[in-house]
Amino acid sequence: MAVVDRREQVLHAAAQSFSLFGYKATTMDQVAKIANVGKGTIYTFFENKEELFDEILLGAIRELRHRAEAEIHAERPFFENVYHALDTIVEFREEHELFLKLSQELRDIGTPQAKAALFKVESVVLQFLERLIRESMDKGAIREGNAEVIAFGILKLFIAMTVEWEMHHPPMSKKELKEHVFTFLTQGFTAAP
Amino acid sequence: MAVVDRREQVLHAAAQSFSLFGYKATTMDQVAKIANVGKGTIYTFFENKEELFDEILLGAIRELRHRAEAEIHAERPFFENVYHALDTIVEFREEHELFLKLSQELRDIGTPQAKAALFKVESVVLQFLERLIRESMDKGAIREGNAEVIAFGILKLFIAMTVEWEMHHPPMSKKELKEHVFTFLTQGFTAAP
DNA sequence: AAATTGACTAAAAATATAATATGGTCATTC
DNA sequence: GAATGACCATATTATATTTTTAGTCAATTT
Repeated sequence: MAVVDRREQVLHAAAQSFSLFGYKATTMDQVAKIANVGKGTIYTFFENKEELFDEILLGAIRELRHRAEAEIHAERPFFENVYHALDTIVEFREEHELFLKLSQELRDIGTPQAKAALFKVESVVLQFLERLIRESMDKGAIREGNAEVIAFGILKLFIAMTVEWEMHHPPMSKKELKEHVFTFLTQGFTAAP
Repeated sequence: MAVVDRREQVLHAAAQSFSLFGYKATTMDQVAKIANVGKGTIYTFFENKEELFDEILLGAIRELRHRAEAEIHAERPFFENVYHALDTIVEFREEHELFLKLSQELRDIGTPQAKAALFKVESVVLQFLERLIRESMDKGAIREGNAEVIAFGILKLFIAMTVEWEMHHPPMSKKELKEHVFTFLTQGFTAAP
């Protein structure tokens, strides 16, 4: 390792810049400047801008998965695990500047890289949910079924109840949200009385 | 009524043009030309382009509601009514050129009028669902609950399972779709086995 | 000699400018 | 008095010009 780890410097500067300005508005010159490094140096570690971005995104995704994983406790009922994991994921996505900036960038100017990145995040969340569902089925904690479809449905329902609902309604309290999600997951929308 | 009903001519031409080209790409000159009418004539019946468009949209919404209403039979179970109504709505939206063009216009260039129009359509569908749910609750056919939230959840779930699912997966057969929706509505995603 | 650099380039993006198209009006026509 | 289309101010689009940017590589530093 050199006196100063230039690779680490670049990664740190890139993380800052992508989070602050998004993909498009982050320039390689800027990253080099923040990292106190010649621009050419970046290219000794990373093929191009996209690869550098991928590295940063992967780190953020790793943390997201880590936080979600931390909400899973084998002894807790399936619903509690799902609810707290999803709550953590949505909250993390709403707090992490990188995800915020990318959502905004996709909305405002539709950068393909932002779209691809957010899709990758969704895929990871779906994989996470699907695994949790499969394991719970194996344990006999929940009814058998198509885990992929169920994961997809649960995620979309949760996003609908949080992000989408708040676009045209006053937001629900956490308590209300949890009750609704609980009912929908365990009894369906409209089980007979 | 005049020898030729110019208002009707204008409406017909506008319906054609908005369906074929969307909101933005429809010009008043063009509508006048198709309607075989001077441009000024349009303005004797409609304040401006937006009002003319509203008239056309309202007609399409009226037909959508009519078709959905036709799927409701008092003697049929709640789920069957909901499923067939939603299926009809999604299918109509996918077939009616006006809705197709507006979705495309919103996606491609984000015309505010297209966004507002599609939001109006969603609101009408939500109102329809909410009424159906309330009536079913009153009849005791389904469990009591917040009808607005339930309507919102059901619609979002149905859209997720049809339109959104097909964006990155092979589409489900109607039979699969119906089974999944049925299970999700009446038993939830993950009722205990 | 291996790592680092920043001036350099081709291509892309932003900006400025000119040309065209459009919604809406209203004096004239039918 | 209903209908019209030339007309106008504004918005949109097309084009030319400038600026910015990702990526390279010969020169420099370690």
